[in-house]
Amino acid sequence: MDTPSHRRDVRADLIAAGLAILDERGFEAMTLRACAARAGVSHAAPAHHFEGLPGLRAAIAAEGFRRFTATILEERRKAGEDPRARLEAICEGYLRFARAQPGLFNLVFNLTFEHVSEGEVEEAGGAAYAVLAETCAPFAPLGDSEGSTEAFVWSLVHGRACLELAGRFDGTAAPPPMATMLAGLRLRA
Amino acid sequence: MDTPSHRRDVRADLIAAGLAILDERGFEAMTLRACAARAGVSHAAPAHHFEGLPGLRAAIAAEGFRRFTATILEERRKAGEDPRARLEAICEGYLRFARAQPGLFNLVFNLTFEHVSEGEVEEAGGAAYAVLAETCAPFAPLGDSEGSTEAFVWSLVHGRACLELAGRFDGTAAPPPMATMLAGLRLRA
DNA sequence: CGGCTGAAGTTGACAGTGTCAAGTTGATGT
DNA sequence: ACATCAACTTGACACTGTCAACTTCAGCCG
Repeated sequence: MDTPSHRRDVRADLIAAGLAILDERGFEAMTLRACAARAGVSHAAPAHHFEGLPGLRAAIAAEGFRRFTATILEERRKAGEDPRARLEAICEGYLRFARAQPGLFNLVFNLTFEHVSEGEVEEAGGAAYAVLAETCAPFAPLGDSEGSTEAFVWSLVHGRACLELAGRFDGTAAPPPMATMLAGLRLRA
Repeated sequence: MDTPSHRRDVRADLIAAGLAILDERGFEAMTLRACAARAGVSHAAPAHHFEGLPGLRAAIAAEGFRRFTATILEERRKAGEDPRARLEAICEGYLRFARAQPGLFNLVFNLTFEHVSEGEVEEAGGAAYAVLAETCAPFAPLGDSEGSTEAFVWSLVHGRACLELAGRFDGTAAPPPMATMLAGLRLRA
């Protein structure tokens, strides 16, 4: 017997449903009605929790960001104390997250959320960015501007992930490992 | 009086319609029916030229790649003969293309085209990649593997473009200029 | 305890979408 | 003139997002 919908967290169930559908069937299959059906509610139930499909996507993106942040924190923890090893570890974690869950990855990193309050996404994104900034802190900035190292590393690993997911590296020389591409970074004096 | 549909190139008209809609109204507004209406044909006409919506998207992506290639060739030409200036010029052209036409940019670079023959997209993509590879040829490879420089540069500029378009740099330190991020590249001996 | 209120579901409808099937039209070849 | 074929058209169907109106249940107040 299904739990009556008023006795449970429908919002959380819809987000969980969206994550499952993204993982199993990809971005285009993640529709409002598919999420509602998977969560066991009517097609109009999401309207009470989200600002339409864009709102649901934003909520899923925020959750995805949180999961991503947990992933790269764990990778960094396992890498020990060497700053370069830690930075390489979060980059590898980034790539692994993208490969394991391409649909969620695109939702988290490549969609804009116009006309929707992005507070939750921005907050989750800020937490992920803080991890990156902390991990880059031991390195000298590029061109003497603060924040440049993390922008550089993030651009590099994100581009690497997107192009790979889209199959744009197919038929070209395989990109070198992240360690090689990061080799030019110098530690602070 | 409209040109009868049998007297003109419906395929090309549909692609042009798709490009216009992407530019004016964005990715989600670019539907089969919107393209057909804009091209002045019935909603089922595209089925005779493309393998459904994915096929139309792939054809538009191929055309977008060609336009992109023309853009960066022209930027490189204008930059003169200095290898570093030329590389920076195509990276700036990349960013400008992305900012000017985000919908087309995402279609060209970030979508996969499963279940659709990608020959045209791959061919067009190969031409763009060849320009990048030529422009990187004067630089020493990273970690001694051929093809590494262009993979590095492409990852960097593509990530930079995607994160900016998605608004993920908002609230963070602005990324440094491409010239700064590419400064670590060394010319071949 | 009964009534009221509000949150949060539901059902149903509508417009837009992608795709498919069947019919139509016009050009081409014999 | 007739047959054939390519390429369009019309119409239908299932799925989609969104909206409106209704229903249900929990909580509050008198």
